[in-house]
Amino acid sequence: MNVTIEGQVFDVQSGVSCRDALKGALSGKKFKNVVACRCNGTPLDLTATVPADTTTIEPVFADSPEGIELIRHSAAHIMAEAVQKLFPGVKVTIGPAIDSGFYYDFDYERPFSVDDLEAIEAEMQKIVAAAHPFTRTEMTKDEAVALFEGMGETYKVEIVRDIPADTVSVYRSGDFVDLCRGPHIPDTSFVKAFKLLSVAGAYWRGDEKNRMLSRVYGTAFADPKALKDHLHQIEEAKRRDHRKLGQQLDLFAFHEDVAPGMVYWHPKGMLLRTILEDFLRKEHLKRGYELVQGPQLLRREVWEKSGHYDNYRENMYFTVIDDNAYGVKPMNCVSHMLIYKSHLRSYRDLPRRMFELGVVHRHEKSGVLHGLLRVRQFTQDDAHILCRPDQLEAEIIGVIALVRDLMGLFGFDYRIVISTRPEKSIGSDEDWDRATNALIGAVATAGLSYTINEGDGAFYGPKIDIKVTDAIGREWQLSTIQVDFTLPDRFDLVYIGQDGERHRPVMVHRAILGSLERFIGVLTEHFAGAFPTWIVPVQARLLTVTDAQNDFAMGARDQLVAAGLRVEADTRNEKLGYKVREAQLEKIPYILVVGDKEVEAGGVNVRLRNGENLGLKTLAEVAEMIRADCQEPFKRGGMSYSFS
RNA sequence: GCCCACAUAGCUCAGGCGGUAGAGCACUUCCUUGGUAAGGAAGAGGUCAUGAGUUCAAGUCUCAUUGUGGGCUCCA
Repeated sequence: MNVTIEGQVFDVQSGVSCRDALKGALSGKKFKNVVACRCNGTPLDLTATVPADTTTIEPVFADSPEGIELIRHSAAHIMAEAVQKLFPGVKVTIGPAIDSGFYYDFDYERPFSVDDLEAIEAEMQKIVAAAHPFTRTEMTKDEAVALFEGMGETYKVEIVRDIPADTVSVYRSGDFVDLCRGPHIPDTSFVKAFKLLSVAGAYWRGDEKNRMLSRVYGTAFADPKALKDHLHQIEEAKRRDHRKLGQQLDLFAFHEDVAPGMVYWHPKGMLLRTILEDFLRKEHLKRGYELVQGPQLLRREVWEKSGHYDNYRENMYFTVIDDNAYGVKPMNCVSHMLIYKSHLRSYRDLPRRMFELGVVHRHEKSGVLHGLLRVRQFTQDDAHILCRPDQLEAEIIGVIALVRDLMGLFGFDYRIVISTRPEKSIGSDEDWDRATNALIGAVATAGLSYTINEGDGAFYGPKIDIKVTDAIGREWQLSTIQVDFTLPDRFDLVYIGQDGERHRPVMVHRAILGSLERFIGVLTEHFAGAFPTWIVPVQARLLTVTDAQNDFAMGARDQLVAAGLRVEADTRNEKLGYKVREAQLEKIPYILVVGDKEVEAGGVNVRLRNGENLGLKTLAEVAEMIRADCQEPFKRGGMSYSFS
């Protein structure tokens, strides 16, 4: 038969293995790099016979994304074999390849610890060196059940029973046998670079009602250099850790014994946060939002009415005041409803866009708290838009424009995910269709691409999630835009239409940065602590060479502060090198050195935080430079920055 | 919440087999006035997370509590 391989047509005899078919078609060097293949798109082992109707065979190379996944999955098998050898009686469960590596979950008499990793790794090295081939066997489910029951692998038996197909495949490599869809790499020696990274507990099937298993994480690559790069990337992420930087830069702290999961903002961090908040308020006012604020504590009855008491009680804090039960707000929407209801609204009044930097409390489980990224008290840049149905799409377009401008301002790339109606949901099909189409239409109008996440919407309406990518390629979800059909109903919100009748407004919940705490955490990691000049707490610091320049430096500082800049003077009795080092470590954008020469010339010597030296500048020039630097990011969006 | 690891000075960390606590940085004082990433000296600073237990004796061993870190399906 004629088969296309890498764009060329070859005559492949029937009954020939994929390995032999490819060997004849590829150069020796290329062939050595092949770990599996796809025949007419179906992934197969190299040992498989080329299927009769095959028209194309695509080699899967070790360094392709698919190849790396196979290597990782195979590494998981190798790890399981090593663990079985070292810890007799261990039961294996599942071990997939994941984005950054692989893991395998084990059930053993004791949990594994990081101290076990070294021994497991050494055992794996032996298996890799032995180059055991992976061999595939197909069998019926009953045969597989008997096989795994015979081995005492009860978890595997459970998995086999759950598989809908009639037959399953089993892979052997060395002494290890595992249920596996495949394909696999030809033999264990193809795992050329791997490392075990950590251990963790993990529930069987991710359900906390099930038994806790012992998970071992590792990663593997096609070659040692790629592994080294990956480990370097892990180090880089550590270097950018906002918890570490937050302490080094003295932005914020936690007092675990006083308020776990709640932030203490130190002066520098609070300054940064305040600049961000002020900017957000102004920007929202420019875009037709109104600033509002509701109370922290609301009577329990209102949470019952909103549905939070039924659906969200676990995450709420309650207290009793004068025999009345109160709930601390976990969301701002209820108050915004009440503000809407304070007047009878006309169709002419709509849309109303209510913006609140709302402080909310949510009782997150203790184990999920994580620096600023997961806290129990946080501030949302929250808004609720109440509009007529015919205004919905235009409103969403406005929100997306704001997302685009804000993400552009910080230099984040992002992608858009639209989630549609889930099985368990309320509202008419008509409402859902209209709202979902409005979301899709708005994203299309904005000229942005999106993906659809079928059935992942909230029970009360469809939503748009925006996932941003930071400077080192990690993805974060910040913004969310959700249409809500329930709350306007529950609170009986109305407006009087042109026809004189009462109508139900549509509600949109939206948060762009999400939580300010979380956003500042992400920003810190994104910029590795070197914040853009417009938002950095200290924009410039004057350093005196000796105390003879102290008066000049303090005068210069006052002048720059009066010009609206955030400037400090370091007049301590320390050597210049020492002061430079400190300012540099604090990632202050402009370091202004003042010695006798500068005093004489009436200026300062400018050093940037990247170490570059700009030489002597007048104070007016410095002020202009800093202002221009502040404006720079705003040129990308339709926004401006003011120094008031 | 659950599993593992961890909790010692403001910060980063040492403290063999149980015998009354140590460094660097930061801080205070003094000397030093030094031109772009750490000048020198002295001093002060700790109920070893909290509470029990074992022991003649606990930072060290055991248990509990609180908190922190890594995780808790990316479905063979």
